[in-house]
Amino acid sequence: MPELPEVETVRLGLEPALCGHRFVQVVQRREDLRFPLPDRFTERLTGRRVERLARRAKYILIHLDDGQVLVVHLGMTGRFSVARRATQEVQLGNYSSEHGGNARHDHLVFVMSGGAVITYNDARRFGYMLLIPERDLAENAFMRGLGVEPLSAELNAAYLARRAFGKKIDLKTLLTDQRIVAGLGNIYVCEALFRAGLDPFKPASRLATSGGRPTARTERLVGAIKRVLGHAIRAGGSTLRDYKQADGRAGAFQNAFQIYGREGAPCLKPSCRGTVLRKSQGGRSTFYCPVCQR
DNA sequence: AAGAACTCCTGTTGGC
DNA sequence: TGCCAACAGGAGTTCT
Repeated sequence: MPELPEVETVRLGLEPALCGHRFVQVVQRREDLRFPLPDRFTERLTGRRVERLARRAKYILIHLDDGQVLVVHLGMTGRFSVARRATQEVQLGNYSSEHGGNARHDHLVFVMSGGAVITYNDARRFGYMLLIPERDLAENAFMRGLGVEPLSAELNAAYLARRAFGKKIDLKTLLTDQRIVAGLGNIYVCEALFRAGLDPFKPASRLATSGGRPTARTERLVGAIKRVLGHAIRAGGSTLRDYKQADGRAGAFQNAFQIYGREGAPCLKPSCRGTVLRKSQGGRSTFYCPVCQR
């Protein structure tokens, strides 16, 4: 799925199409994505005006004028594409030429008062949408347990040391756990660990001293996480296979990967002679340099 | 109760 | 070319 930088890029792409505009028409092509879509979904959205778009972890939060929030998670393959209403007829007949996806996976279409036609396509349907009152957001089952935002001041070495203290799980598993740091996924954890020179397979407890205090490597890791996410957002995210920005353009950060997807290639650390390895960890690929990640 | 394994679904890729 | 297995950016649920 889109990780935090991709979700943030999608949010930014949707903003001009949605903000200040009303849902004129909502077409729902199936009952469920990963979970059933909200009851009376199209009725409840139609006529509502979008006040603002926010993001929490990998969720896009679309705040409506009736106090409800449309919460969207893109799963692995969810994507939005934005077109103008003038092209709607063409679109309805031939989406695939518009966004490169298969039209059979166009599950929702939102027609906005400002003229935008927004299509949600999701081949694997791991994505989901909720429509809940804003006041219930914090206690919602999906939001409740989320950890800190990695780009906020809440992610710092002291926090990470505290959460890692005594944990036997490996470093990479800790970082992809949304309850600890919310928004990281496989790619950016690989990248951050490489940049910080840390071994993904070592126990998470190494981020804390015996007294639960942060160490130099904890500081390094926090810095690497923030830098890699910031850089990726500025590049418009990474495009591997499914992810696209809302305007259909590819992101550019995949060109800045230093470790992800580079199995067999030489390590990019200036003085390192290592070769990038790929190992399965928790059922997904971890890319790392066994020489400089210790 | 932490941690591992399994699960949802479809598409793409690489090996033979 | 065809077929099949492995893999894909997530994460909730179930198990041990």
